[in-house]
Amino acid sequence: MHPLTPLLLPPSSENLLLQQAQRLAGFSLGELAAIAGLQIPKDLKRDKGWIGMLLELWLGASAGSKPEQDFAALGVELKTIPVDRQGKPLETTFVCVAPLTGNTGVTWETSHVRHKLKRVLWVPVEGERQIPLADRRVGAPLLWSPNDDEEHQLRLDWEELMDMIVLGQVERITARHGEVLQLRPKAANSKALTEAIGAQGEPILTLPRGFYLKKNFTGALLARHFLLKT
DNA sequence: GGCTGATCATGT
DNA sequence: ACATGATCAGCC
Repeated sequence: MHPLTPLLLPPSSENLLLQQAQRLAGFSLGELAAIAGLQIPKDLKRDKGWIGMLLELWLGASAGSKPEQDFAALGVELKTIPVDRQGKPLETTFVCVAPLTGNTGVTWETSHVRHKLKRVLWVPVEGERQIPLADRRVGAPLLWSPNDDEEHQLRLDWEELMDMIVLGQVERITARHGEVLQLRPKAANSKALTEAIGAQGEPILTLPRGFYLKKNFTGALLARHFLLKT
Protein backbone atom coordinates (compact mmCIF):
# COMPACT_ATOMS: atom_id res chain seq x y z
CA MET A 1 0.00 0.00 0.00
CA HIS A 2 1.56 3.23 -1.11
CA PRO A 3 0.02 6.68 -0.66
CA LEU A 4 1.15 7.63 -4.13
CA THR A 5 -0.16 5.78 -7.16
CA PRO A 6 -0.20 6.36 -10.93
CA LEU A 7 -3.43 7.55 -12.54
CA LEU A 8 -5.03 4.69 -14.43
CA LEU A 9 -7.26 6.95 -16.50
CA PRO A 10 -6.82 10.46 -17.87
CA PRO A 11 -7.75 13.01 -15.20
CA SER A 12 -11.18 14.52 -15.74
CA SER A 13 -10.08 18.10 -15.17
CA GLU A 14 -7.05 20.28 -15.53
CA ASN A 15 -7.04 20.80 -11.80
CA LEU A 16 -6.83 17.07 -11.08
CA LEU A 17 -4.04 16.74 -13.61
CA LEU A 18 -2.10 19.56 -12.00
CA GLN A 19 -2.69 18.15 -8.51
CA GLN A 20 -1.29 14.77 -9.50
CA ALA A 21 1.73 16.42 -11.10
CA GLN A 22 2.27 18.46 -7.93
CA ARG A 23 2.25 15.27 -5.85
CA LEU A 24 5.17 13.94 -7.90
CA ALA A 25 7.40 16.94 -7.19
CA GLY A 26 10.38 15.97 -5.08
CA PHE A 27 10.26 12.27 -5.85
CA SER A 28 13.14 10.67 -7.71
CA LEU A 29 12.75 8.79 -10.97
CA GLY A 30 13.91 5.65 -9.14
CA GLU A 31 11.09 6.00 -6.60
CA LEU A 32 8.45 6.64 -9.25
CA ALA A 33 9.67 3.75 -11.40
CA ALA A 34 9.68 1.38 -8.42
CA ILE A 35 6.16 2.26 -7.33
CA ALA A 36 4.95 1.84 -10.89
CA GLY A 37 6.83 -1.44 -11.25
CA LEU A 38 9.03 -0.24 -14.11
CA GLN A 39 12.60 -1.19 -14.83
CA ILE A 40 14.90 1.82 -14.93
CA PRO A 41 17.55 1.98 -17.66
CA LYS A 42 21.14 2.69 -16.60
CA ASP A 43 21.11 5.83 -18.73
CA LEU A 44 19.09 7.41 -21.51
CA LYS A 45 21.41 6.62 -24.43
CA ARG A 46 19.05 4.00 -25.80
CA ASP A 47 15.96 5.16 -23.93
CA LYS A 48 15.70 8.83 -24.78
CA GLY A 49 11.98 8.97 -24.26
CA TRP A 50 11.91 7.02 -21.01
CA ILE A 51 11.28 9.91 -18.63
CA GLY A 52 8.49 11.23 -20.81
CA MET A 53 6.82 7.83 -20.82
CA LEU A 54 7.22 7.45 -17.05
CA LEU A 55 5.47 10.77 -16.47
CA GLU A 56 2.76 9.87 -18.97
CA LEU A 57 2.08 6.75 -16.95
CA TRP A 58 1.96 8.63 -13.66
CA LEU A 59 -0.34 11.31 -15.01
CA GLY A 60 -2.72 8.99 -16.82
CA ALA A 61 -1.89 10.09 -20.33
CA SER A 62 -2.84 7.69 -23.07
CA ALA A 63 0.65 6.41 -23.80
CA GLY A 64 2.67 7.23 -26.80
CA SER A 65 2.04 7.21 -30.44
CA LYS A 66 -1.00 9.29 -31.24
CA PRO A 67 -0.80 12.57 -33.18
CA GLU A 68 -3.00 14.21 -30.55
CA GLN A 69 -2.50 16.11 -27.37
CA ASP A 70 -1.56 13.86 -24.45
CA PHE A 71 -4.77 14.81 -22.68
CA ALA A 72 -7.07 15.26 -25.64
CA ALA A 73 -10.22 15.76 -23.57
CA LEU A 74 -8.52 18.56 -21.64
CA GLY A 75 -6.66 20.01 -24.62
CA VAL A 76 -3.39 19.72 -22.71
CA GLU A 77 0.03 18.61 -23.95
CA LEU A 78 2.57 17.09 -21.52
CA LYS A 79 6.23 18.04 -21.83
CA THR A 80 8.98 16.88 -19.53
CA ILE A 81 11.98 19.19 -19.67
CA PRO A 82 15.47 18.42 -18.39
CA VAL A 83 16.84 21.23 -16.24
CA ASP A 84 20.08 22.03 -14.43
CA ARG A 85 20.35 22.79 -10.72
CA GLN A 86 19.24 26.37 -11.37
CA GLY A 87 16.13 25.19 -13.17
CA LYS A 88 17.41 26.19 -16.60
CA PRO A 89 16.67 23.95 -19.59
CA LEU A 90 19.43 21.58 -20.69
CA GLU A 91 17.81 20.74 -24.01
CA THR A 92 15.54 22.24 -26.62
CA THR A 93 11.95 21.01 -26.65
CA PHE A 94 10.51 19.11 -29.59
CA VAL A 95 7.09 20.44 -30.63
CA CYS A 96 5.97 18.59 -33.74
CA VAL A 97 7.06 17.40 -37.16
CA ALA A 98 7.24 20.12 -39.79
CA PRO A 99 5.02 19.68 -42.85
CA LEU A 100 7.27 20.12 -45.89
CA THR A 101 4.57 19.72 -48.56
CA GLY A 102 0.86 20.43 -48.83
CA ASN A 103 1.14 23.73 -47.04
CA THR A 104 -1.06 25.83 -49.30
CA GLY A 105 -3.48 27.73 -47.13
CA VAL A 106 -1.87 26.79 -43.82
CA THR A 107 -1.61 29.74 -41.45
CA TRP A 108 -0.28 30.22 -37.95
CA GLU A 109 -3.84 30.06 -36.68
CA THR A 110 -4.34 26.56 -38.10
CA SER A 111 -0.79 25.30 -37.54
CA HIS A 112 0.17 22.21 -35.58
CA VAL A 113 2.71 24.23 -33.62
CA ARG A 114 0.06 26.61 -32.30
CA HIS A 115 -2.30 23.75 -31.51
CA LYS A 116 0.35 21.78 -29.61
CA LEU A 117 1.45 24.78 -27.57
CA LYS A 118 -2.00 26.14 -26.75
CA ARG A 119 -1.85 24.54 -23.30
CA VAL A 120 1.17 22.66 -21.95
CA LEU A 121 1.88 20.95 -18.63
CA TRP A 122 5.62 21.41 -18.15
CA VAL A 123 7.29 18.99 -15.77
CA PRO A 124 10.92 19.89 -15.05
CA VAL A 125 13.20 16.97 -14.21
CA GLU A 126 16.80 17.14 -13.04
CA GLY A 127 18.80 16.33 -16.14
CA GLU A 128 22.49 16.67 -15.37
CA ARG A 129 24.26 13.58 -16.62
CA GLN A 130 26.38 13.39 -13.48
CA ILE A 131 23.22 12.56 -11.53
CA PRO A 132 22.35 8.85 -11.84
CA LEU A 133 19.06 8.49 -13.63
CA ALA A 134 17.35 6.88 -10.62
CA ASP A 135 18.40 9.78 -8.37
CA ARG A 136 17.11 12.58 -10.59
CA ARG A 137 14.16 14.36 -9.02
CA VAL A 138 10.95 15.65 -10.51
CA GLY A 139 10.33 19.35 -10.05
CA ALA A 140 7.21 21.43 -9.51
CA PRO A 141 4.97 21.43 -12.60
CA LEU A 142 3.72 24.42 -14.54
CA LEU A 143 0.47 24.58 -16.47
CA TRP A 144 1.16 27.13 -19.20
CA SER A 145 -0.37 28.87 -22.18
CA PRO A 146 1.55 31.34 -24.33
CA ASN A 147 0.94 34.98 -23.43
CA ASP A 148 0.53 37.57 -26.19
CA ASP A 149 4.26 38.25 -26.44
CA GLU A 150 5.15 34.57 -26.56
CA GLU A 151 2.54 33.83 -29.18
CA HIS A 152 3.81 36.73 -31.28
CA GLN A 153 7.40 35.47 -31.06
CA LEU A 154 6.31 31.99 -32.03
CA ARG A 155 4.20 33.22 -34.91
CA LEU A 156 6.98 35.33 -36.41
CA ASP A 157 9.46 32.45 -36.33
CA TRP A 158 6.91 29.96 -37.62
CA GLU A 159 6.01 32.26 -40.52
CA GLU A 160 9.65 32.80 -41.46
CA LEU A 161 10.38 29.07 -41.42
CA MET A 162 7.21 28.10 -43.25
CA ASP A 163 7.83 30.74 -45.91
CA MET A 164 11.23 29.20 -46.58
CA ILE A 165 9.73 25.70 -46.70
CA VAL A 166 7.00 26.74 -49.14
CA LEU A 167 9.48 28.64 -51.32
CA GLY A 168 11.70 25.60 -51.73
CA GLN A 169 14.40 26.77 -49.32
CA VAL A 170 14.09 24.02 -46.70
CA GLU A 171 17.66 22.86 -47.25
CA ARG A 172 18.95 26.37 -46.54
CA ILE A 173 17.26 26.44 -43.13
CA THR A 174 19.57 25.82 -40.19
CA ALA A 175 18.90 25.71 -36.47
CA ARG A 176 20.08 29.33 -36.35
CA HIS A 177 16.92 30.55 -38.01
CA GLY A 178 14.24 31.67 -35.58
CA GLU A 179 14.61 33.46 -32.26
CA VAL A 180 12.55 31.08 -30.13
CA LEU A 181 11.43 28.37 -32.56
CA GLN A 182 13.89 26.46 -34.70
CA LEU A 183 13.76 23.79 -37.40
CA ARG A 184 16.07 20.79 -37.02
CA PRO A 185 16.27 17.20 -38.25
CA LYS A 186 13.83 14.80 -36.64
CA ALA A 187 14.52 11.34 -37.99
CA ALA A 188 15.77 7.87 -37.25
CA ASN A 189 19.11 8.84 -38.80
CA SER A 190 20.62 11.04 -41.48
CA LYS A 191 19.57 8.64 -44.24
CA ALA A 192 15.84 8.99 -43.64
CA LEU A 193 14.19 10.94 -46.43
CA THR A 194 10.87 12.64 -46.96
CA GLU A 195 9.35 14.71 -49.74
CA ALA A 196 9.79 18.45 -49.87
CA ILE A 197 9.79 21.31 -52.35
CA GLY A 198 12.98 22.20 -54.24
CA ALA A 199 14.31 25.57 -55.30
CA GLN A 200 12.58 25.31 -58.70
CA GLY A 201 9.33 24.09 -57.18
CA GLU A 202 10.16 20.50 -58.03
CA PRO A 203 9.73 17.62 -55.57
CA ILE A 204 12.91 16.72 -53.71
CA LEU A 205 13.82 14.24 -50.97
CA THR A 206 15.24 15.69 -47.78
CA LEU A 207 15.70 14.92 -44.11
CA PRO A 208 12.49 15.07 -42.09
CA ARG A 209 12.43 18.14 -39.85
CA GLY A 210 10.78 19.07 -36.59
CA PHE A 211 9.99 22.31 -34.82
CA TYR A 212 11.84 22.79 -31.53
CA LEU A 213 11.54 25.45 -28.84
CA LYS A 214 14.89 27.03 -28.08
CA LYS A 215 16.16 27.09 -24.52
CA ASN A 216 15.85 30.87 -24.20
CA PHE A 217 12.11 30.53 -24.67
CA THR A 218 11.49 27.62 -22.32
CA GLY A 219 13.97 29.01 -19.81
CA ALA A 220 12.08 32.30 -19.70
CA LEU A 221 8.68 30.72 -19.23
CA LEU A 222 9.96 28.51 -16.42
CA ALA A 223 11.69 31.46 -14.77
CA ARG A 224 8.57 33.59 -15.01
CA HIS A 225 6.71 30.93 -13.11
CA PHE A 226 9.25 30.07 -10.46
CA LEU A 227 10.71 33.50 -9.80
CA LEU A 228 7.88 35.92 -10.43
CA LYS A 229 4.87 33.96 -9.31
CA THR A 230 3.28 35.15 -6.07
C1' DG B 1 8.23 6.22 -43.36
C1' DG B 2 6.09 8.91 -39.98
C1' DC B 3 4.52 9.57 -35.64
C1' DT B 4 5.19 9.39 -30.43
C1' DG B 5 8.72 10.16 -26.54
C1' DA B 6 13.27 12.93 -26.54
C1' DT B 7 18.79 13.13 -25.65
C1' DC B 8 23.34 12.24 -27.65
C1' DA B 9 27.77 13.65 -29.19
C1' DT B 10 30.57 16.23 -32.07
C1' DG B 11 32.19 20.60 -33.99
C1' DT B 12 33.06 25.19 -33.05
C1' DA C 1 30.81 25.26 -22.80
C1' DC C 2 27.28 24.98 -25.82
C1' DA C 3 24.16 24.56 -29.80
C1' DT C 4 23.60 22.00 -34.01
C1' DG C 5 22.96 18.18 -36.51
C1' DA C 6 22.44 13.24 -35.66
C1' DT C 7 20.46 9.69 -33.42
C1' DC C 8 17.58 5.94 -30.40
C1' DA C 9 13.27 2.99 -29.43
C1' DG C 10 8.47 1.44 -30.09
C1' DC C 11 4.12 1.42 -32.60
C1' DC C 12 1.43 1.46 -36.82
